[in-house]
Amino acid sequence: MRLAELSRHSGVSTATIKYYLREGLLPPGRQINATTAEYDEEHLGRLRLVRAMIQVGRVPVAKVREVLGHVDDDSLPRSIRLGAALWALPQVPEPDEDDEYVQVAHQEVDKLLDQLGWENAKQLTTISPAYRSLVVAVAAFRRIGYDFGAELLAPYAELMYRTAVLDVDNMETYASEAERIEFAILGAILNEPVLQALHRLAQEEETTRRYGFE
Amino acid sequence: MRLAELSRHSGVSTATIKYYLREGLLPPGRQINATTAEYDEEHLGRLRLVRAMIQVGRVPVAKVREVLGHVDDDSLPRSIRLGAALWALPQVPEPDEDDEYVQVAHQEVDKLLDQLGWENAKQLTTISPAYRSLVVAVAAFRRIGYDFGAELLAPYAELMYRTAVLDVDNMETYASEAERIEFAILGAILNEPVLQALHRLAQEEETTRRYGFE
DNA sequence: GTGCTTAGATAGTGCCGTTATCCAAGAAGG
DNA sequence: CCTTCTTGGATAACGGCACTATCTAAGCAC
Repeated sequence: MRLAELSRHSGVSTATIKYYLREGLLPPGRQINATTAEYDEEHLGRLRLVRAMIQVGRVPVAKVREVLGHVDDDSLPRSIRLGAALWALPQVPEPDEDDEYVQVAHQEVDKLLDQLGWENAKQLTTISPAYRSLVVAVAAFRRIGYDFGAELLAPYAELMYRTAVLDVDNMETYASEAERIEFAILGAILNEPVLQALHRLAQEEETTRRYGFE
Repeated sequence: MRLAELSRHSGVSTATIKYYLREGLLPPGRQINATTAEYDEEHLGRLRLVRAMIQVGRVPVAKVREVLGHVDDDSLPRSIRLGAALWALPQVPEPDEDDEYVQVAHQEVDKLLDQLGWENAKQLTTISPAYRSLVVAVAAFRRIGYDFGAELLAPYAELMYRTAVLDVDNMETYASEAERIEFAILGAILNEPVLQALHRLAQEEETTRRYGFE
């Protein structure tokens, strides 16, 4: 498969593929001679992964390169390779620890984790982007006058935990060992739009059930 | 409250506040004379809302303006204002109806709605952005070789429905009408980052429970 | 009255994903 | 053989967007 064909199969312009090659997001093709290179299915798969991260996951190019570095590093333990990818997903700006709302949000989130018994997540609070995002979002709610404390969060967290169990189950059944890392990344990235859309659909269903179409 | 004070109270720079005023995201202050304008608590609240939408919700400035336009349009009935604001939110690329993956995705999503008995949502399939988002997302999965059909979607949809019930319950506890509109907007915009963060935290918890930290 | 603030207007910045242009070397087809 | 296309490589430009900076004339506060 040549560059032009790779472009046609993936729907990505040759200019952009060249850009990704330059940026190290795609490994170079097998060089046949000075003006020809051969690409294969693996390149196509990697290209789709890159696109999913950039377009759907909104992961910056530099971060994608970093993540792929971990993914390809066979010396790292599996959970680290996976975690590296998940943690690269878009982040909210660092919480301002001096802000009083942020401090209260920290307390509420910590209380939530205690209530739920999420012992592992508790150990990750200093480094996990997900934890920080949650704090920022809860603080934003408080700042505009709504209390989204541990009691209100708990039922949501319970539902999200069940969702995560489904995720991991799916990962275990639907991917061969070799594919798991890439599948997990794609799953994490593509799953969220699905969940979001289902959530909004469910909101429409429930509000019309309660209030009708008006 | 003058511009500088508004800036101090909100933590937003005067230059940025001026930018928001220019863009129509904030109503102008009460003009005292040619060089002085007075801002009040309402401006502060609106500014916080705008910031939350932009920073936490990642809503583009132009979209924020549109949403606020609906919220402030007193000539519209409440339900319309709410719906208009909510539906203005997602910017989903139109699914390409000629694409074979999109066609299969349509079938799967319709099958899902039938299985779940979401009769109201079924009636909205032609206009609902959420429905279109779901189709696009499911098609994306199929395109990379993973089947995310109605059977796999169903348990997720069930969980999201319960989430939506929580949403609407929460909204109903805020009795005042003015609060409800704002809360609903916030629910739509800020709830999702909270859910997303909880989801990711739950994934971290569950994967470490199953596989440990190594 | 000196220095700071204001609204308003306009221009510039920085980031970042992408696209465009040019080149010399080679391949493909008739 | 000759023409046309493609390649990798290098460099520059583009476009969107959320700000940020600069300037001005007018007014306020000490």
